[in-house]
Amino acid sequence: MRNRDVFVGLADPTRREILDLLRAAGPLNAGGIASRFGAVTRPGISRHLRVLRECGLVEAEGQGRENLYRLDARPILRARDGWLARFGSAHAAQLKALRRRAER
Amino acid sequence: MRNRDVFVGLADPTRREILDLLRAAGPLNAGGIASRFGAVTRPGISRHLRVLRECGLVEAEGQGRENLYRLDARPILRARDGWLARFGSAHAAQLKALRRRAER
DNA sequence: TTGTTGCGTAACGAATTCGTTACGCGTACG
DNA sequence: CGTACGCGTAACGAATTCGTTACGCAACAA
Repeated sequence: MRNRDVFVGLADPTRREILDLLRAAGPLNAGGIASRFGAVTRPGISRHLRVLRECGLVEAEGQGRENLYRLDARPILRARDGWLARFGSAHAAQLKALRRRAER
Repeated sequence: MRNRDVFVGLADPTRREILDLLRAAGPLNAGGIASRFGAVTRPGISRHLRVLRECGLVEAEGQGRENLYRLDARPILRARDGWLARFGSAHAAQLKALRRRAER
């Protein structure tokens, strides 16, 4: 299974909707997820689920012929506290510089 | 100018590197940015800068024939405090559920 | 004015993405 | 056993992405 970047997983609006759904409704099987999407067919959702698996954002727990998908938010948290966090202080520094310039 | 999603802007590693560079080194002109990338030519960087502009992650301040690019971290902060923030508590809830299950 | 420099973009190719329909495999159920 | 169901995936098309090289325009320099 290919290993994908978290940000790639988040770049598609349908995938973000899937993550939102799993967060709000808890674990669901593939068909249950697909039935909530009018604009995308079930195989399309299945492909999105595969990408999400490759990003580690979702974990498939197959039991019998059904396949329960569970959200794993840890990659999101790692991104937030890792790469994204650097830009919080960057923005603060930028504001401070602007304020300093305004005072002159 | 097309309007693009922040997550699309962040999905490419070269673009993240550009943002990192602007954050660390302050505003730079296009050539100055491109000269730090061995693997991508200047027109390639120019296209990435366009995408970043379309995401609002970068602002071009043209003066004379040079073009200064400045980081704008606000879309990143909006993403962090908006869509991404929902998954912080999602993870906490998930942990709580796991702990509750472990107690039984 | 003439040359040079910095930058954007058109044009093109290869690869990837996102959606579809068609199919097959394994599980549950009558 | 035979049938129906749930799911993944192959195969394909259209659109997009990411990189290149070639070119052109405006600004500065000589």
